[in-house]
Amino acid sequence: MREKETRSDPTSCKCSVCRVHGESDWFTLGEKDLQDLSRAVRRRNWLAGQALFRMGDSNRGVHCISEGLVALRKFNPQGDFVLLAIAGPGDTIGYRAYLSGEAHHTSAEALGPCSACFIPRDLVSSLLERNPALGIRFMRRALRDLDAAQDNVVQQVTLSNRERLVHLLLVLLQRTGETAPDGSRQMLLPLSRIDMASMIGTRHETLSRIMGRLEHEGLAKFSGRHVHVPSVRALADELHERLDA
Amino acid sequence: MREKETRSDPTSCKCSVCRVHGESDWFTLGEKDLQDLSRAVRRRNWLAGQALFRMGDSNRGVHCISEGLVALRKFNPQGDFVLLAIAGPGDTIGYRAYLSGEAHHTSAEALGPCSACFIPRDLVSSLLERNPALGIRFMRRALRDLDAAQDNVVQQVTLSNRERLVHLLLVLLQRTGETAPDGSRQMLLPLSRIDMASMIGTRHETLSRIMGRLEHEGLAKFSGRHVHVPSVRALADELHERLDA
DNA sequence: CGCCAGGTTGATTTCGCTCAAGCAATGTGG
DNA sequence: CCACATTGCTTGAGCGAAATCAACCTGGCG
Repeated sequence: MREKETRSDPTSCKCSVCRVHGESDWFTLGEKDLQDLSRAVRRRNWLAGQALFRMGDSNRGVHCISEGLVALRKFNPQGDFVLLAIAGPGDTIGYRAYLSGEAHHTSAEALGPCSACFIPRDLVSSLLERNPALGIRFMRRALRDLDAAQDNVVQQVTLSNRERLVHLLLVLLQRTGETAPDGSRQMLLPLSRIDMASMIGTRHETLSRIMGRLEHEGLAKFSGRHVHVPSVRALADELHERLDA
Repeated sequence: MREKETRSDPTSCKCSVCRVHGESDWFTLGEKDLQDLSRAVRRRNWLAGQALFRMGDSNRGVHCISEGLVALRKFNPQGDFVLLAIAGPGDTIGYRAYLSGEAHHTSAEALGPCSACFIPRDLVSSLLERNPALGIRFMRRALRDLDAAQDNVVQQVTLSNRERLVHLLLVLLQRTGETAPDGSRQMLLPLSRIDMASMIGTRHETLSRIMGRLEHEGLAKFSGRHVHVPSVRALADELHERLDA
């Protein structure tokens, strides 16, 4: 029956041959631990809008995303939310609540169809015991996230809505954009206008107007979720020196 | 000469009897390590405005603050800055650049006369090797800071300037306020208006006006850096349920 | 004494929020 | 298959909050 699990259970898979293995936090594990991981891990699929976990849930383990994008959101009591980060293939999420032992402070929601492997607390603990390098990976992730969050604060304070939108577009272009033969770049936005607005800290109406203005100025063309940027350079010039990154 | 250092050098001291020892990250160390620490540590004093380290400096160790307050700031290329956090006695700062191995991403500047002990990289490394608990402390500090930074983003996005000022006042009151016999509270602000404005993400002129309004409404009285709050309850009601904390 | 940084106050303008309507795409139940 | 709700997005009008520019005050400090 163990055989059945490792070989034919569709929710199981070999981590060592996972497509995200190379970029994930888990590739530092030894042969033996990887086998343990493969055996205990449960892969699941989510549809757009479904939650991997919610703010306030107690932590029961971490997720390693294999496909699709996941939004990390924080809500306030009124139900307003801010989209704090977008996690993708290879990213481990829920590590923070795992490490701190507290309830989740953010909600993780699939932005589109996606799949991820769930690694239960106990297994993470035993893997961490035997693999200090895994702990280092988590720590570096926390440090990077901290840095990103602080940069975010600085941007909120020092940049205009328009500048923040331009910045967001540049970041997304770098992550998911494709270069056309003529050097222009295009992409399919992984986010609704509402989510984009919540990332840059404005209302979706305002976002819509800014997009209209950018389009009018020829800096970008928006059609539904499709974006075409004739010149990344010109777009980047919009925040001339206003960023450290 | 070693004796001279440990016994009479005014820059040296015994960590085990340090006034912040109980609340610092270092109290988990064993007897032997504490002695090593006491011997290698160098205490220094700074005046208001002087920097313990600056953004871009390479990391040479960490500081454990023994007295006074230190502002952690982030600058953009124009020289605008945001005050991200205020560290006080017992707090270890510079740990992030130490752990990530990168240059400092923030500047640390004394808000008033203060003193702190400098612990060189190499010593931190050897202490960490022998004391996993110290690493855990650093990690928890990173997780707390991450949480604070994300909450900060949420506040920037969902709260008005006035609400953010009220929140800042409440936090400062809790940290440094004194209760009068009649239940009212007062404190001496550790920050200039400019710094406060940069914390809540607005201009100092606007801050001044909001303060004027709060005073006019009887919620608080400002005189220089002195603040008097007749009813913390009334002040807190200003952000009725708008916060999770 | 004059200078200067930090703070307040005023006048003006800009930006972005709110409310509101309209529209396209998608889904749902009869 | 149609009537109808729903959701996501755009657009408009009006308003309010806050940025900007500028003058002025105040308390140190050389």
